[in-house]
Amino acid sequence: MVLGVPDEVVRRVRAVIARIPAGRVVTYGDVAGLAEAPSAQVIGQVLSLEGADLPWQRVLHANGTCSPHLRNEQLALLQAEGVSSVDGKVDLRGYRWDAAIPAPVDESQLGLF
DNA sequence: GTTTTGACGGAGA
DNA sequence: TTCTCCGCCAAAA
Repeated sequence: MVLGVPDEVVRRVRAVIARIPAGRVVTYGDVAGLAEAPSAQVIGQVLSLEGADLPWQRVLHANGTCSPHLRNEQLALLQAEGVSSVDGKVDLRGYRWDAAIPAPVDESQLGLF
């Protein structure tokens, strides 16, 4: 294994990320929780080493921002998917994806809270 | 075996 | 609300 986490966990992480629908985003912490990873940092390592073939652009920080070196690509790809980003920050309130929701949710429901 | 670094998160100022 | 500092897990030097 390339990482310190079991292959199964890495596989699960990849599966979770691959499952993120276009136009939605998740945080590293969310992926870590869904994939049962030890921490959110390992997600970054997984993406760095074996995330080339994954929609890594849909994974961002808990505060809605992204890392400096990826900022350009991230924003460009997300914008192409319909995710509005303001000043390098994505509105998690409206674009955060829940694994329990298989189908897209009406945007009108997102603003209820 | 210890220190540094990284695609992070959360609390505090 | 934004910026900073500390804690976290694992890899590389």
